[in-house]
Amino acid sequence: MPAVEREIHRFENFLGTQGLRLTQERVALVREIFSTHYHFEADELLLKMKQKAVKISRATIYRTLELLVKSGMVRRVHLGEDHYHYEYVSGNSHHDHLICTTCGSVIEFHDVTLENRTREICEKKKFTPTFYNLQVLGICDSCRRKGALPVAPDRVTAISEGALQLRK
Amino acid sequence: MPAVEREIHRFENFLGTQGLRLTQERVALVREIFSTHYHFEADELLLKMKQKAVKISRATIYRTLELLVKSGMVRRVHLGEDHYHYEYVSGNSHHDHLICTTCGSVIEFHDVTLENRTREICEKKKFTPTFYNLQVLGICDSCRRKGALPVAPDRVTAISEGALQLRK
DNA sequence: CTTGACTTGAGACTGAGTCTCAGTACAGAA
DNA sequence: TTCTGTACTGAGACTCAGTCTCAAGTCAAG
Repeated sequence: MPAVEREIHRFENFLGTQGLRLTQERVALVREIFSTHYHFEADELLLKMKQKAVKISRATIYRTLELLVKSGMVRRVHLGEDHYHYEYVSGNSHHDHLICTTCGSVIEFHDVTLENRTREICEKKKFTPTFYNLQVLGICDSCRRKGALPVAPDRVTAISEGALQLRK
Repeated sequence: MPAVEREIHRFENFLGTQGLRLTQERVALVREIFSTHYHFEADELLLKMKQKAVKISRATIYRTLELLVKSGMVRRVHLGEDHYHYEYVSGNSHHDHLICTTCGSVIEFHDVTLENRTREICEKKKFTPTFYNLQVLGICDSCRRKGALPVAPDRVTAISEGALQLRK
């Protein structure tokens, strides 16, 4: 799969600019992330690597994810649970999420109208935006056909999250 | 402050429908939440109560917050840190957030155009929305005047979160 | 080689949030 | 009043994602 190799290269370049090295572990993780998963969790990665009998510690996984986030190749997001999810950034295009509360599937979309309108609002409020993200919770088509009902309002809390990567 | 008393009443009604009681602790918490804070954290509440020499345990705080969320009077949100924030729901109107990455202040807004456009997108994707939320990270006017710079892109991760209140 | 900086795994640590359990409070029945 | 059942509470143990530390390993450059 040449695409994955390209990503490895991209990561290597990034590491180079930081005076860091592309190690076996890092290659293995990038390969895993970019060949299989789209949205994934740190623990999931840990498990997959264990299953493949590739020994990579939790610390290394978190460290590598941090590097990938820094490089812009991976994004850290919240998707309705109380821990982080990660998603790789294909092409680097911004996108938003429709999240099915029944099956957990995530539909991505990008909409220029929304983007422009958001920018207008920021201008009006004299706010200088650096990043925005919209999420919609609901029921996907296939779950709706199966008769899934929307979750009761009292079970839905706000879906907002500003997951800045806070550093000291 | 009559508004707070009204909220206490509202909570009492909700508790009644669930066969639950309005206790001293619950009154104290609702009073604290609705008279002082808008966005707050569980630990912050714990601290405030301790300062006021009102003994309320952490367990009770979390339990009461859960009830308040269930009742729809409080929402659980993520606002750029790795733990939950809460905000009380005034009037129950939907709103979105502009979050300053420098001073942490939160500007709220509501925009019908955004809402309608979001609905259109859902229709196109055959997605039945139950809840949506938009957040924008950036620099507020006052911080910008003080020369604050946007956080570097590699320090910003996605700000999305679907904080369903997952129950067994 | 040697040096020095980068890496790693193991495991300790942190901290928000949850759970358990024994004791308390209270409403309604007797 | 007393009794009884259920709700409620605090203390503290527990969980678990994520972070930190440290000793040992690796590698490039001199």
